[in-house]
Amino acid sequence: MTDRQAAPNSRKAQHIVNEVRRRIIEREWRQGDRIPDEADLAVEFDVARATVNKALQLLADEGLLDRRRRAGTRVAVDPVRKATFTIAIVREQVEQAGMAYSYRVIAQRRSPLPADIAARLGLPEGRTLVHMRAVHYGDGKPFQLEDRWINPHAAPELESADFWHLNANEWLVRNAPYLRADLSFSAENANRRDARLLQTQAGQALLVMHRTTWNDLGPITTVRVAFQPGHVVGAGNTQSRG
Amino acid sequence: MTDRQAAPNSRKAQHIVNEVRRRIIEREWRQGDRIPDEADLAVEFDVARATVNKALQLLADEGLLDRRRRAGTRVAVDPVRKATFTIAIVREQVEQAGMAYSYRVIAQRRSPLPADIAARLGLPEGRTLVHMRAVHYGDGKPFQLEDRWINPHAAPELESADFWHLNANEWLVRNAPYLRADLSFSAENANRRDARLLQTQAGQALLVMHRTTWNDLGPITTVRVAFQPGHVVGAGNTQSRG
DNA sequence: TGCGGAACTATGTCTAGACTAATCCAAGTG
DNA sequence: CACTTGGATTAGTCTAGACATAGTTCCGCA
Repeated sequence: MTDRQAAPNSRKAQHIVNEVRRRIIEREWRQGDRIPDEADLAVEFDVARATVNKALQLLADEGLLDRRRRAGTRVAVDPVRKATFTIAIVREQVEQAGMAYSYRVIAQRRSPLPADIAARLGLPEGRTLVHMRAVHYGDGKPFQLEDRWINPHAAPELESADFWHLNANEWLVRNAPYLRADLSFSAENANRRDARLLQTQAGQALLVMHRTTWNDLGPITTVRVAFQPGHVVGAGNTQSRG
Repeated sequence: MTDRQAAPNSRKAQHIVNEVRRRIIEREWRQGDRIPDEADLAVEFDVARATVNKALQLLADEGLLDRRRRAGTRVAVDPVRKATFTIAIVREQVEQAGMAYSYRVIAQRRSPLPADIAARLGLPEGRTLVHMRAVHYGDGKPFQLEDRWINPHAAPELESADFWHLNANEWLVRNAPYLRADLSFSAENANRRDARLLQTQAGQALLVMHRTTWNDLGPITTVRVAFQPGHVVGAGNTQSRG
């Protein structure tokens, strides 16, 4: 009964992860220290080496450990600060905040690519793509402003889609799986249009997100999202599975 | 000879990851479709089930697949958009840009916690912590401004008497391992002090990062980093090991 | 008809053993 | 002394088989 091994089967790897993390946090193993090799730990925890391997790989992915063949595993000197964050679908985000979601397309037309957007997409300037601007609202108040370019060549079914009535955001998520994505954040002073559409004043600092996706046929879409003033995006810990 | 299995041993799981991803991108398997179960795929790829399991778990972590016991694996309807970004150490970031790094501590002293910071840390308002402000420079130009609060109680092994004389940065290095971290981005108009220290004008939109870390003893530190105007932080794809 | 439980099935996790591959290290060579 | 070569060590990956667990489905009973 004193034996509260907690998880007799299932979850041994997680137990090892926790225990190793504890030893690092509590300085039993200090930064730069070599830790016992997989075989030793397997004996200590009474598990198969593969289980130890799984646990340590997870910690290495998190940046807590440095692993090298022959050299062994050591506690990372500069624990890399990683964070993962998930981009929620706007509607869910708004509804989760208990607000009523609505969406308005401001403009949609085919236009030649300006230079800066062309550079993002890696397409020649002047090429004609679909350009649309839309605002997402929560309880009638502007939540975010979206300025998007879509490349129909990368999404064949797109020609038939009518973004005046469909939410482009959601259509793309569901119908255009991507292979690679670029994402970045920056801050910009609201220009006149931003200010008007977000119902704020020109000059207001806005958090801006740029996102571009590609599949095997080329760039799919690039979007500039300007959030309402004061918006905060948060990222969680670097926890994968577990 | 037509057999260009590429990776005869080592890397079979990765091969499966790539192949499954390809089938999804090319719509062989569409959103919501049930895909063959692990046993079948193991036969198809001529590997052990554990190998298929590893591959599919990775894709599920990325959000491309939804897996449930008994119900099987299906292509996610709303591929979750995840991104991981790594916060580089400032010095490395600056030097990688080919600039000379320097660093100046503007102020370091003990101060009572203001309400907003106390809330971040989960400590009572008015508690005395170490407060420091510093600027990081690249080639003499301000790169980022750092406003940090440090909780010495999170480092038990340090005599509190010693602590007050320690360089705060050094202290942080010694206390790097943390259990949990919070990270967020927002945009703020530069106030007078921001503007002065970053050599820009008040009102300029600044990208601001807040970061707080905890270990088992409580909050370690919280920091507000204001980046130079125009700074962009980028996040990579959701690729784990590969 | 409705409900509880039994049977089933696909994934989750682990094991013991094998082989591979990256390195570090030391010994030998020019 | 620098360079090459071979051996030893440690992580990386895979396999075949086993059992655990969570859902689904369906059947019998009230």
